Amino acid sequence: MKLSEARQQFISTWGAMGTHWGINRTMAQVHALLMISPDPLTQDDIMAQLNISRGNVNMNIRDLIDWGLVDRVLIQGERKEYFTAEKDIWKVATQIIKERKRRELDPMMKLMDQLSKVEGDKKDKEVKTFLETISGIKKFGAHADDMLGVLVKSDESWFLSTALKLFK
Amino acid sequence: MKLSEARQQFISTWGAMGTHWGINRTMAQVHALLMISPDPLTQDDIMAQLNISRGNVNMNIRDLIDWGLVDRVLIQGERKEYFTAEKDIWKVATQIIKERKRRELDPMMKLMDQLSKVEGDKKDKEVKTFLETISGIKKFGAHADDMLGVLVKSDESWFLSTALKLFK
DNA sequence: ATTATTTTTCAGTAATTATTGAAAATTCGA
DNA sequence: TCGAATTTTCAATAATTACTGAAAAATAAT
Repeated sequence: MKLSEARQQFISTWGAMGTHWGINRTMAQVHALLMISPDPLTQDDIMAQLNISRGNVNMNIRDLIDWGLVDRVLIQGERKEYFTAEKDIWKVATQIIKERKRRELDPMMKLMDQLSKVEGDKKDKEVKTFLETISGIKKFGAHADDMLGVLVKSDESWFLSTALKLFK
Repeated sequence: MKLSEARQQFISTWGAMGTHWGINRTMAQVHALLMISPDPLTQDDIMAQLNISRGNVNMNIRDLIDWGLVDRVLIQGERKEYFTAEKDIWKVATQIIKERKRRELDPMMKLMDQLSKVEGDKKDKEVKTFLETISGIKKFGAHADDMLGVLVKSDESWFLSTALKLFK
């Protein structure tokens, strides 16, 4: 398999994977492209390589920067902005986990706290089942929060060696 | 807050959360409804409670069954089918992890194996960066696979107590 | 075997989400 | 300060994804 073909395959699959994870296809493709690009790229490079419009590149790059997955790079004596992606997949993963926790887990847990204040007789099975579900989610969320916190703070080699020693 | 209002809130938020995770809103809502319902429901119950069509209920229920999150229940002397969801959130989570691993991680790793056979000079920086990215993903995937395997096989109390002891 | 009930399918349509491209804003060199 | 280069915005449109509802298929009671 030729490099150009392999790159296409990778970009396209990474994009499809994104859609299964609530990430838009193009954003995942831009990320994929930057991950396999040795040097930083401009918006025009990305437009050309992925065949997408300037506006599209711009918006998705901005989102990727918000997610902390892509950085602007200033190149000496160049007017244009260049972009580059973190290539260490462990860092990519922990960054995504950190963001998703902040954007999704934290607000969800806040809501669960509110919902657990629902009024009504706890002997009523409707109320009981509701409260049990909410409380299960709260407990689960608290544990997940703890574990993800440690995961994100630790570095790869420590985490994997310790965890795997334990789990094997 | 009244139970009816809290239920609505929960269903709606669980649905919105689904969309952030590549799950369609309605499927997540049906799941939410079943989780907080003490007794099994029929397709008509779900249609009524979520205001959606029969076809929609049918398709999403089927998907939920495929994911192993919902079961058909036969009720003595009833013609209609009833449906119920697993209410233990730990089991829900491990089931989802198991399925996503099978559907997404496994095929992705198979592809990485293929892509790592790309031809070309490893001194070429395009080739080099590509191969490094692929190999990073492969290593990461293998570790994730091991850990998720243990997570799924273990039961909640064992996993959480062991993991938290280690990580705190 | 006939009929009533229930489930499933799927073509058509609706709703949502993503993309374009051109205009506006910004940036920076001269 | 002006003007060219570059980035950003966003209304219009395209593409995708989800939903409906009625017809077909399946199921089971009589």
